[in-house]
Amino acid sequence: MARIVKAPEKRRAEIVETAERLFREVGYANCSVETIIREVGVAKGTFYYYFKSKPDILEAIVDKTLRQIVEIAEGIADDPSLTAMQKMAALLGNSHIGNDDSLDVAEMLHLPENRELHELTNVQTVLQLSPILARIVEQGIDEGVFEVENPLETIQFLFTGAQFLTEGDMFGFSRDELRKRRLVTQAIIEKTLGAPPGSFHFMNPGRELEQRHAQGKTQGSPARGRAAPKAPQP
Amino acid sequence: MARIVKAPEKRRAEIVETAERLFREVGYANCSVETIIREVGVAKGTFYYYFKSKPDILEAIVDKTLRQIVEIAEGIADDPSLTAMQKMAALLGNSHIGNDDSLDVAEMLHLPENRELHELTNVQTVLQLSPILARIVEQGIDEGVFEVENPLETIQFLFTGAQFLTEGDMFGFSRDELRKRRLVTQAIIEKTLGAPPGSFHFMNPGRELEQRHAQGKTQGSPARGRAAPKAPQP
DNA sequence: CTTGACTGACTGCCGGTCAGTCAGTAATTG
DNA sequence: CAATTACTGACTGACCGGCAGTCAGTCAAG
Repeated sequence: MARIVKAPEKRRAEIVETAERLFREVGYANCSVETIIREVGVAKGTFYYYFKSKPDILEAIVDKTLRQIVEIAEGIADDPSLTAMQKMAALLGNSHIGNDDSLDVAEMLHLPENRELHELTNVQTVLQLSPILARIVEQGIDEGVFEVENPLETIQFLFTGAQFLTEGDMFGFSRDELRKRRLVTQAIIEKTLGAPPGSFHFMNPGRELEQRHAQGKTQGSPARGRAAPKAPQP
Repeated sequence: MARIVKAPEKRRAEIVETAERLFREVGYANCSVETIIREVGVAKGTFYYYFKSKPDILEAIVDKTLRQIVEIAEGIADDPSLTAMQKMAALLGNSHIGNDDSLDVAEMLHLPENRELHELTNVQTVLQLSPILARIVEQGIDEGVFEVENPLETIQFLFTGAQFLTEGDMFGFSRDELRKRRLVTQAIIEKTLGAPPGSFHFMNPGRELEQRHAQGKTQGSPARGRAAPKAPQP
């Protein structure tokens, strides 16, 4: 094949971007290294010249995505003109009017096949965003809107619950089940952070009025996927 | 090889048990179907006679484990002689004196390689145990020790946070970081369920005294694993 | 004789390796 | 300055070992 030499950063970026697209289109496990290099137009060896393994490029993709998110988050967290609540709204609100960047987190293709991508992203999101949110919480304590003992650990817990329960499709909830869980998540966050009830309404846009009406016992879906056959298939 | 015919249930159980042991010893991904059948002493075809795929047997293992846990949990939940708090202690307490069965959940080998096993187990544990815990919470509400709006969804959130944050080694926390997070988890649960502070002390045995001293800002570990190389390896 | 448990050679794919090739560039020389 | 050489780091692709999954066929038991 024609031998085309490019600047290493270009090549690397090329491969990462293609891989990211393909992973989201067909899933991580369903996308072989072969597929990636065919699409980029390089040899197998080139891939392994830039990445030490297939999981390695997955990590690179997650890192890249998270670097963008963390940057945005830090910009908001460091803004001295905003109150803690305003910062929370900016970071956790679903309504990013002009700024589509942070939507990427939620917008990841919800292929069930993308367990690997989702899990890694979830873990890293919690780990890297929590310190930033914790600082905002501390500002909120100073401002008198929050009251918590251990901001970092508390945020980590809340973030983990929210992220794994309602993002990434791990539990296979229906749209309605998700809606309800997001509502309850909001209530728990407010209670735990000692914030006024309803103050995190931005997490569930357009639902400010029904905060207290979310009663009744919805059943969670039972085990997802096909039931394990108890007897051998004849 | 000698052809030995066994009762299907026996065979199936044999394969499941061997696979379970091997998965815990060497990890799911590192254990090929070859390894399993060699250990059991059957042919490849026999494996695929009982299970349609490798993920399928993983699901069977998780199902089996969870059936045991759910059974125990239901036994406790249905016991009319216990208060809600006693049931909570029995289910969530780490001190299972004579009964080693439920230890299995926590005792799963903490191989980092066992992501697949851990994730599936975590999800199913939350999904299947939450309804049972929710019933206990409702009993607790009647008894006046709890106060919550949406027991099921609340429990699911709390359970998810606790399970994913502190079990399964996903975040790579150190022993100390884990200890602290378990303490905070306890506090959050109490606050969220409207239970008296310290009433869930059984979650952190031997630490009843330091409930309020867990101050100071521990840093979470940064991104786990090797840093993604920004430049190619020369 | 029928059925259902069981066999194991075989297929196809995939992640990963490596010895070697080639492009671009710096150093050397006429 | 142009031509030649030496060098290095980007790049290649045939190849390897291993693995999940298939299937035509064998055998035991009722």
